Amino acid sequence: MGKERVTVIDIAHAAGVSKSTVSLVLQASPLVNEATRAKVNAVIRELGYVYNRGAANLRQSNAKSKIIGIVVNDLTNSFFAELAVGVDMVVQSAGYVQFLSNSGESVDRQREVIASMREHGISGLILSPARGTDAADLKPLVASGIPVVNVVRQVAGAKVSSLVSDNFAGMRDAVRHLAGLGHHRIAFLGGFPDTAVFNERMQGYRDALADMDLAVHDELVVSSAPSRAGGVAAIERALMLRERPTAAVCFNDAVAFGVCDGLRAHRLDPGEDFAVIGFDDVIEAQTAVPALTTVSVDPQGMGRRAAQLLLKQINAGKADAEAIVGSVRLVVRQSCGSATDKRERLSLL
Amino acid sequence: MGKERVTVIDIAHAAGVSKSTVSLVLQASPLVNEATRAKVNAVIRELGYVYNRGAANLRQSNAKSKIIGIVVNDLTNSFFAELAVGVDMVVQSAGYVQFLSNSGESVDRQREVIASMREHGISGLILSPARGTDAADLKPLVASGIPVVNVVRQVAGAKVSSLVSDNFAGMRDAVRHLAGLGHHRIAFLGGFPDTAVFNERMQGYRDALADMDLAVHDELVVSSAPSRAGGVAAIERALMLRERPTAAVCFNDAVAFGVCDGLRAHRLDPGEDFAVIGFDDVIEAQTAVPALTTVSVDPQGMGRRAAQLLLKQINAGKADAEAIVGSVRLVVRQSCGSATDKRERLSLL
DNA sequence: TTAGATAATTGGAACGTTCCAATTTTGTCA
DNA sequence: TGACAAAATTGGAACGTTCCAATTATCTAA
Repeated sequence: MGKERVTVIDIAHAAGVSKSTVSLVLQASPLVNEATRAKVNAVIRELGYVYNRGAANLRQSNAKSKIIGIVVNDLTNSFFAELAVGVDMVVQSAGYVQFLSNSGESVDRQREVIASMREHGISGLILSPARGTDAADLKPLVASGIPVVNVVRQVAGAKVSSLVSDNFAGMRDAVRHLAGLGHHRIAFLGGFPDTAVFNERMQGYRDALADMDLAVHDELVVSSAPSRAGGVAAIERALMLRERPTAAVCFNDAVAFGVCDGLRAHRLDPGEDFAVIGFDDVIEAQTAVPALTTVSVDPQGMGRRAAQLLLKQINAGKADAEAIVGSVRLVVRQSCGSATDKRERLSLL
Repeated sequence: MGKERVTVIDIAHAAGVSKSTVSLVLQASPLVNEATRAKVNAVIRELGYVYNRGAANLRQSNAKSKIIGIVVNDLTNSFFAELAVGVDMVVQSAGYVQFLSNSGESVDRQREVIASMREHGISGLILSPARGTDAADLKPLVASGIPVVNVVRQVAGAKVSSLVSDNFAGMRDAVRHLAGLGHHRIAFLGGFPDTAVFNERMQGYRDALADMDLAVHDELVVSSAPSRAGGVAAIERALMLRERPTAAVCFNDAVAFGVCDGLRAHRLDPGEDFAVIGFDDVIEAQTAVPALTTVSVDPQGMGRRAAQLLLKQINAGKADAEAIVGSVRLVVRQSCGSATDKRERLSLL
């Protein structure tokens, strides 16, 4: 099959023009005559030419490579998959192409993939940092003038833009809602305590309890892996307490689903016998039974915003870091058995 | 900040050697003296040099670019996310880097991303084709000698390797299992009938029913989107039948979870009042309550195998298409209320 | 010593593109 | 028709690397 690569020179030859003209056509320059353009394009199609972006990049090293990198810390978590999809949407429509990698929560792997991306000449990076990422890891990137946008998690001391959700307010609203429904013993389930996100949400939890004149009971805080399995384990522990909680806010939706599973294993009906609130609003939160009350973060929207922010910085040339805190909204569904909810359900009948 | 790019020549200059020597060092050639290598490496680190893979590729156009592309049809489906993670594992350890894109089930988008990948000089492609992909879409790729491995779905007439799971046997085993437990009315829920995967599974369903001397009732086949929401809708319809089914095999795990949700909404207990079997064995299948009985496909393993197959073809140079059908295994858990299962549960107490 | 082998190093051409300055073609108007 | 402007085209240099053939430095053994 086609062993030899077809180059711009072959095209020029076949079309009876110079390589410069072909180049102009490729860039859709207005300088070239309409008839010539048509002929060149015809030859291009005929010979099956494929543009060599590597060579082009080489020449215009100052310009941008039209690749943006994105690395997430856990692709198997649908939150991040959706985030990536959101990024892809805007990146694509801006004529860029996405280079997606998964660090799997390993800083070493993260370092590797970022290095590899640099070698390929990305013009910007969207990073959901692995746990334990140090500002020094990002230093060389920003030093070489490549815009970076951190999402979901901050990296302390890194001079890059960031887009995180309002963890504090989200959790505060969730707890207030439960307290408003009359719950006194509200557990905080799931998540690793050594992360900034955990601490922000925890702060919101404590703050809301204080607000509502409820005591903070340390045994009601049960940390675990931020996964479905972690949620099962956490509720398991919480139900072994002498004084059981009657409601829980969860570190994220995955934990919340696990909690629902665990409740059922104990013959408790989530939403009826026990109120559960999640965090993230992943896509299944709406269709699960009971539909999950959760703090909506809109991962796709977050991805879109991050991409827009990055593109803005790429186009501006200068990259002055801005820290954006995305607002967040409690979506009340069935899993917390609210009055509002029952009314809604009735009205649907 | 570092405006000027550091090149191999700068390194050569600073280290007092020629650019050729620096190049040799970069390639870890045994030809270069140990002392020189050390010095050059020191300078490289000191000046913050980053390798320009584009330029390298340009020179050694015959050789491989160390990029492999992977495009999936729905990244938000965790099956594909895990597949991608599996691919990443082996691709990474072979020194390649992964270029992941999402076609979102659109052939146009798929065409775009594949074109873009070609321009970037991928040395191989793993493709989970969007619905409606035509053999002609892959033609130019294979014509230019780039190995392609199709996963999950075949593309009729395309002369590329493929790796699909044994849909027929998997579904057949699932139905046999249910029939063996005494179920007579077994529904087939979810999936779009215009796909090859659907038809293979359907064939397994019919075959097993015939095997077990059970009648095929067309109303027990309810298609829907292959998603959680689709599963809810499908069981909803199935429960409206005069003669209800007592068990269901589902197109995939997402549908199965939706079916469980739908059953609960009708106050039916999945695993007790109604048997449910999924397909795929996504990660949540184990931790869900009830744990899902399902046909295990091991998406990560499939990704790994696909990547190995692709690398083999890349290294071999020649790409003779081979079609691999991955074997598949019924994993019995709680959701089908089997006798085995109850025994297991007891033994755990 | 020195011839011969081996180990290290090196300059220049090449990869496929874009940019620049220069040239040729076409168009306009007196 | 000539003079000038505008439009279209063009050759060559450059981007950062690798490869090749050629050169120089170092070692070995008689």
